Amino acid sequence: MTDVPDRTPLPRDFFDRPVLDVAPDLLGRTLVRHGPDGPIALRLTEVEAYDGERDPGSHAYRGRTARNATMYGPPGHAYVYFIYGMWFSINLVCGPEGRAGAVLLRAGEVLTGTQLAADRRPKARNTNELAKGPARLATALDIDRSLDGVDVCAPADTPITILHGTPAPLARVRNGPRTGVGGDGADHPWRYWIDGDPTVSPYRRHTPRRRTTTAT
DNA sequence: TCCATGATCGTCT
DNA sequence: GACGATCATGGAA
Repeated sequence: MTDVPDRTPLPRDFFDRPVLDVAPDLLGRTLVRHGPDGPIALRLTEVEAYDGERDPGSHAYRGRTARNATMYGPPGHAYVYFIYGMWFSINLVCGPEGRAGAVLLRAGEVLTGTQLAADRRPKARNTNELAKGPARLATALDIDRSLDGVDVCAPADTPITILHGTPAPLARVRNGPRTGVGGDGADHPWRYWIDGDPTVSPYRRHTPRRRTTTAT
C-alpha cells in the first residue's frame, strides 16, 4: 500500500482557475471518499476538462438548467450526475463562480480501502480495473447524486475531500481528444492522463449510436 | 483478446 | 420522443 505523502487539502483557489489549467494539475492528486464503512483514497490518473459555454461537449453548452446548476456554483465543489440510465459520474467545479467549468474524474489508482472498493466492484478482475472509467470510479467510491454539490476543499467532516497528494510530473502528462464526445467538441484535446499508467481507461473513438429504426 | 451491441432512464427539445 | 462525458457481455478469431 502506497503511503500518501501530503494529506493537506487543496486550497479553494486551486479550483478558481480556468479548467484547462486545473485539469492537468489534478493528475496525481489524492481523492478521499469518507464512507460509512471507512475511507478510500484514490490517486487521480485520468481527467477531462469541460468548459461551459464554448464547449459542445459540456452539460452547460445550452445554458443553465436545474440539473447542471452546480456547475455554475462556487469552485471546489463536486458536480455529480446520472448518465446512461444506470451510472454516476463525478466532476470538480472550477471557477470563477458563474462560469460553468468542471473537470470530469475519469480514472484513478486505489491507494487505501482497496477491499471496500473491491466489494463494490465485484466484476473487476484486478485492482487496476477498480476505478478505470468514470462510472467505475463512482461505483468504487460509492458516489451518487446525494453527493452533488459537496465541498471537496473542506478540511474534515465531509464525504469527499481532495488532497494535495503528489502532483504528476508534467513530463509524464499526456493529452488528447476526449472520450465519447463527437462533433466539434471532439477537436478539443482536453483529456489528460498519466502516460503509461495501468489504471488509465482505454481510448475509444466516439461511435454514433446505432439507430433502432426498422427497414425503410 | 478484440469488437459490436444491449441495457436503462433522467433530462431536454 | 430521442439520446447521452458508459459498462458488461457474448461471439468471433
